[in-house]
Amino acid sequence: MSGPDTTAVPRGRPRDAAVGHKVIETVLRLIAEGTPFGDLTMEGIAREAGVGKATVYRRWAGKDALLLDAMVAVDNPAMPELPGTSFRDDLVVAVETIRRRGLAKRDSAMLRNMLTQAQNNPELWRRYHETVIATRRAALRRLLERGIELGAVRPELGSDLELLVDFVTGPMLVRTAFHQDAPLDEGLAERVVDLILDGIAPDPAE
Amino acid sequence: MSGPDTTAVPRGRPRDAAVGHKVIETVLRLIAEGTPFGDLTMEGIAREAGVGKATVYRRWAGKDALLLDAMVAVDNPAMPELPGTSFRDDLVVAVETIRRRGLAKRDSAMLRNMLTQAQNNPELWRRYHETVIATRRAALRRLLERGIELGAVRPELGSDLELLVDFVTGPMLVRTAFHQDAPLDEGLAERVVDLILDGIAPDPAE
DNA sequence: ACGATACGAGACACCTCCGTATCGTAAATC
DNA sequence: GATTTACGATACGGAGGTGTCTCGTATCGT
Repeated sequence: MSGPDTTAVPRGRPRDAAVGHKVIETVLRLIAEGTPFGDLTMEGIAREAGVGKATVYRRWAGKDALLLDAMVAVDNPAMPELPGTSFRDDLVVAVETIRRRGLAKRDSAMLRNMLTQAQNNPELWRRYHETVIATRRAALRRLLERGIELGAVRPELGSDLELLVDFVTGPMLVRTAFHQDAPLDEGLAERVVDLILDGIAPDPAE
Repeated sequence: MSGPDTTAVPRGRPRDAAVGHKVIETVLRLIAEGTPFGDLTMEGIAREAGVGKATVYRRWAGKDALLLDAMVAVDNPAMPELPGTSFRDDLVVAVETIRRRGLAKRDSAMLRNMLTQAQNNPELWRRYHETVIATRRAALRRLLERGIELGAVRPELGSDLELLVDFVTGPMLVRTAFHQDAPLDEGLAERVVDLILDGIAPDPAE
């Protein structure tokens, strides 16, 4: 049973993939430089990318569609392979990943813009949450569940894993997203992890 | 020595203070409803406030000046009197204050917008940081220092109070600012504080 | 070669905003 | 009552964005 050939043979000059990349790259650069979403214009993007405006509209119906593709194109530094040597080591890697994302201007600027746009553009936020945030949080949930199995995390905390994820990510996220002048030095992840593991109160057994 | 009367007698019809309030109120409402800074226009604000555009310009030189005043006008739910019954109780009040700010749309929306604008409008960010953020963090630093004195916080952590503030505020801030659908129920602050105090690792003495 | 499509450039009509100015009216001082 | 300023409404030119279209040129399949 042979249906109609959906992959119709394209006629005429094919689209130059490099042009599309160039546009996306320009959008990400502008965002990383601090341009808020609201200040981005199709005209400015085309100008900045050295591309005809019609060429941009040929690929994207409008700014929202373009931003959606730009959002997906941010190469989120994925969480690397966990060493697995200990729960603490794995947690350090996870927190260190957040630190590196904070240093990547593209990633953090995109996040800030999404937070601001969230109420105004729920669909964009939904896609961002689904594509980026949910994935990151799911990885952390798995890590924490493993920690409970290993006995490295108090088991009763497993009843609210979401809170646990907030607790683990919060400190480093606040550092990166909020006061952007705060130092993000090398050993930071380890210090944060030790706080997460042991808290700030003195050892009760002491 | 009598200098010139600086409080010159005003002539003509005096300005209506209610008009200024109405404009500020409108700005805060629009921001709380999710309008990003970039989408705010002097024209739209005047229209929405039912006020002549010239009247707005009579009071503020431009959008930045207006936003500056609007920012200051957000009634930040200040940290209430600390009970002082115990360090933990005080910490719960502090974290609870962050939760209540997160529930106040004006406050959280303003924060999100400031974060996005930070790179683009450093002066506005500086003022916001100075007026709002620095004050809040200073109060927390004092609380934590008192905790060290009381022996409720391990003294060696006092070497990096800023990190400690991030650690204490991070979890609740992430919850309020990031995924705005997360539950912010009543007992949340206490649970967060217990995590902050004891960490997630099992009691080593056990 | 030829038709089809893509490309950069730019023109186009339409819209909104900016910041100022001008109305008629209102509210204060002199 | 005369003068001065504030107020809402509205008009104004200028700037810049939107989305479409038309150029001349380039690059593909046939």
